[in-house]
Amino acid sequence: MEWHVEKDRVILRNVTHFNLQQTFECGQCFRWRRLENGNWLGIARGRVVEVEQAGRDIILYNTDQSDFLRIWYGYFDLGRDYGAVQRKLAQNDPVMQEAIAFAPGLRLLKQDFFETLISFIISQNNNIPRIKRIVECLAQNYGRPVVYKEHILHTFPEAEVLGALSEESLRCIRAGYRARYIIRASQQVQELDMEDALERMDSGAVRQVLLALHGVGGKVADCVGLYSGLMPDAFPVDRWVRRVMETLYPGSGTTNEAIAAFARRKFGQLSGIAQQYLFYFARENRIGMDKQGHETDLPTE
DNA sequence: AAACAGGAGCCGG
DNA sequence: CCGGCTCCTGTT
Repeated sequence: MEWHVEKDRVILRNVTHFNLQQTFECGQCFRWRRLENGNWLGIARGRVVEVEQAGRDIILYNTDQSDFLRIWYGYFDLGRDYGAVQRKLAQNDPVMQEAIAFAPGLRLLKQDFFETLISFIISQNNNIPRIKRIVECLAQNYGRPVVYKEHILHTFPEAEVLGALSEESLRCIRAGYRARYIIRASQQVQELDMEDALERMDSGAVRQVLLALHGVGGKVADCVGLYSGLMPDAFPVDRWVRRVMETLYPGSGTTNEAIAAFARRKFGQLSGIAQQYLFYFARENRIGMDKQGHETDLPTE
């Protein structure tokens, strides 16, 4: 991949292993939206970007060289050789071969820590359309508006803002019992001033810190760590991943912990990316479900 | 139509 | 280890 800067935009040429739809719709993020012209609009670290996929090129509008290097290069994981990743994962593994073939352009985003934390606290025992609605509602009510063309986007709120809210005032976002978790976790984040510290910890230490937050259990900790780039080897096990593992990797285990351990032995440092290929493949193809949407495997919880 | 099940689970007892 | 939890959607 080469890239060059034009006025107000950055153009990536000869991009491989990068499909915008697969990347934005695989379940790792909740706020990217598709425009009528087919491009995607998103906001991270206070900056709005419009992204176009045009053949083998990817064009980032509303950015410059400085922001590209400071934000988007890392956000889109452009330094990683996904061809090499895929070859390694697919070697002697027909399941991964099929999962990768289903979404070969999926990339793991490095998202803002606090937004990822709150988003995945909201995600528990919830479904994706509703998660998106609640996250967007939080941003519109408590974030800062940023205008781009005819659009008004909102930054994700600061921990200080969410931590100061009452459960009553959060009632309008209809997050249910998760409202309490949002407030308490926000307060803990600002008290601990943890973000810089987390950057210097290894994966296991990050997980321990995350697990101490209200509303964060093992599954949410793994998601937050993985999608904010702090725990690249995490393997979050949810209902979908458990079903796909039980169905396609018989013997991987029955508890979530056993399945995660099996995966980390098998995929090593690439566990996080492997999980994302498997999750998206399983959900889109309803692996382990019958036509009525019921589990075909025996429940293990 | 009203009831029910299930959703990228976690907390408190 | 277990019941309960907010709210919403799809199904019966």
